[in-house]
Amino acid sequence: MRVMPNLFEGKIKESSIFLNRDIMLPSYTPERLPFREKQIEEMVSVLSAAVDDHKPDNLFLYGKPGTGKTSCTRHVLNQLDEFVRAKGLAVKIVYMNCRHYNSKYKVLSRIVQGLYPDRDFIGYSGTFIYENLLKYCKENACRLIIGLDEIDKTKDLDELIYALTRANDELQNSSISILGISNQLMFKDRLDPRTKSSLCERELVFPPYNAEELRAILKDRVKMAFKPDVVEESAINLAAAIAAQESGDARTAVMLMLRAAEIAEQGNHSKVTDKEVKKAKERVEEEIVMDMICSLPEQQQLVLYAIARLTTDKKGIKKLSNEECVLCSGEVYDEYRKIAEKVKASSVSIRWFQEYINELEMYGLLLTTNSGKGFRGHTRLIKLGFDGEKIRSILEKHLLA
DNA sequence: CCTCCACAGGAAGCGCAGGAGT
DNA sequence: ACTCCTGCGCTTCCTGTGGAGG
Repeated sequence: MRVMPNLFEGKIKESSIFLNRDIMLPSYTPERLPFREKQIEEMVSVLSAAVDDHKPDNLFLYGKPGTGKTSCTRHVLNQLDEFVRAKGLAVKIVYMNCRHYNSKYKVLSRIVQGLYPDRDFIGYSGTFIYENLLKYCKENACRLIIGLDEIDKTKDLDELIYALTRANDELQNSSISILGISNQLMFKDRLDPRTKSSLCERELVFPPYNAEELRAILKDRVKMAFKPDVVEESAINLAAAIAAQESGDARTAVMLMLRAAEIAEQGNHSKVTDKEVKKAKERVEEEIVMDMICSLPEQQQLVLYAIARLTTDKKGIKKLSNEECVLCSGEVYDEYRKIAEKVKASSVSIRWFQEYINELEMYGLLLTTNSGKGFRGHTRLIKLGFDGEKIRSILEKHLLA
């Protein structure tokens, strides 16, 4: 009997372009953080109080996504941890993301769990957990530093901050400091004024990167992740320029380059050039649009589908004087009703249909203008924002499934 | 000029779900 | 466990608007 080859045989492929693909993934924490020297220095100067056996001020970091907040924090906290371990200092560090630990109870449990790794705190009351937090600080006379990433995701943040800052009143040779990180500057205004002033004893802004900085960051990563001379200089420049224009976000730039590299690999090209970056950008944009369409409520999908059908079937299309092809909202509503009936879905009133049109326009999926001369009465002229065939085919799969 | 058309969009209110308060 | 409240999605009703057509 012939032995079948294992299914995974031949799946280990030597990449022709990557040295280490992981370096291009969002989870990678870079060791060097260029253009953030000032922020790192500031963080170190605040936290160094702990090394000196004083309470560090609470520190609040904010800036848009991909501006290096998390990477810098991780880096600084790692360094601090390494340092205090080597010197045998009583400094404890707990870091977590509040997207997962999104309530006072969950955050406190996570902290205490980190302090007592051998014990299990599942199921105990909030008070018991809080008591244990205080007990640990008192017994170990330690400086506790709590890093809370995406702190704005915590539901009862006022109470959490209050509990943590009030703990300091009961502690003498020990303390608790908070290092909060947020993407949203505005969220501070939703807080209780007392919470705000205690959380934001010290603040640090992470501004977006400009194109020049993104270029340097990307170049650095590319050097580590790819084989030499695989990525062309101009491709790096283009990816940096696109990311700078869109968001000033290093993550976008790196993701774009990763996509471009994957496109090159699929096409068996040994080089990543402008062409791949451009293609990657298009593909990313298309994916965003398609994801958006798929996550729309069913009724809005039906409305969009009606518009896509009329557009691709060239039914009911009016040509404007400037050659633009548009649809009138009344006809779209009729078509929508017909389609809804066909797929046995309910349909909404014309008033609500208008709101759907507004919403779809807000998402950029539609473009509308008010009718002027040449149209009876007062109607809205509707046009698709993206390719009709693509929208139609994706919605057909989605709605008829 | 008046009336009609074809719609936009405001206001009020309804039914329901989920959360807060007790 | 219970009620009460609130927000959401939606319908119904209404008023406004501006060109077309007689």
